[in-house]
Amino acid sequence: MPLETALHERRRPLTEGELLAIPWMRLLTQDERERAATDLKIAEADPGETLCRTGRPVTYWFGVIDGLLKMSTDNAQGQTITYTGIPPGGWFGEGTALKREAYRYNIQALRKSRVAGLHVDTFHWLLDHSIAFNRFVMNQLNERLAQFIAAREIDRMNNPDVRVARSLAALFNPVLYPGVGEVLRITQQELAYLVGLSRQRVNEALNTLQAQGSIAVEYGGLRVLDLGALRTPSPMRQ
DNA sequence: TCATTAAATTGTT
DNA sequence: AACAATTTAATGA
Repeated sequence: MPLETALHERRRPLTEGELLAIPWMRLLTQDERERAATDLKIAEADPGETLCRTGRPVTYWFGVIDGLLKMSTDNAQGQTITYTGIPPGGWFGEGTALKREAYRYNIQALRKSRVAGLHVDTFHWLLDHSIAFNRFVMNQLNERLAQFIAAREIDRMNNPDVRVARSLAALFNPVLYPGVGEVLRITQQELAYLVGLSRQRVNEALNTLQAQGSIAVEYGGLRVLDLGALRTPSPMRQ
């Protein structure tokens, strides 16, 4: 079932804790927060499920409560290009929501995820009423621009260890993904899909990074020990 | 709550 | 790609 449908069907309100975990919620006044909270809807997405597709009209501004999503497009040759992963705390689609255009990318769940949707009309209402919300969106756009510029650099690197490091640094971005925290819940298989390497190679890279002390590999997740080292990895031998 | 079993994830070739 | 080893989740008394 498409998420858009699922969102309409499940109108259950969010718990207090879930509301506070949403990064922009605490920036709003009581009135604004109540209005946003009433409109907000959550849905579960199963692995592989598509949440929104290129060309479909924008009805919601999406945020990840829990889980992991993948942003991608299919080019003319029919191959899929993955742009980025979206971990908990990440909100996306504000660019297209602003212009009320159609989605320019596909969003798929890499694993079972809980996703929140704010209706575009409410999104615009918040833009019209809250300066703090405007600041949040502006900051969000700016931060993502920086990330996509960094992504171009990552693409030109041939060293897999560095690629994995940089991709991880992006996922641990505290501004874009405040829900991640110290530990990123991601399997090595999921990371392999995002980075575009084999699981074996990702496994090898993770162990190298662990040996360097920038991360700790855990079962079903990764702990960041030195975000700076991930962003600018020291040159490696060979 | 604990022990057993199934499933998921990781490490290695 | 396949396999073994390890960790977690699920089940049921």
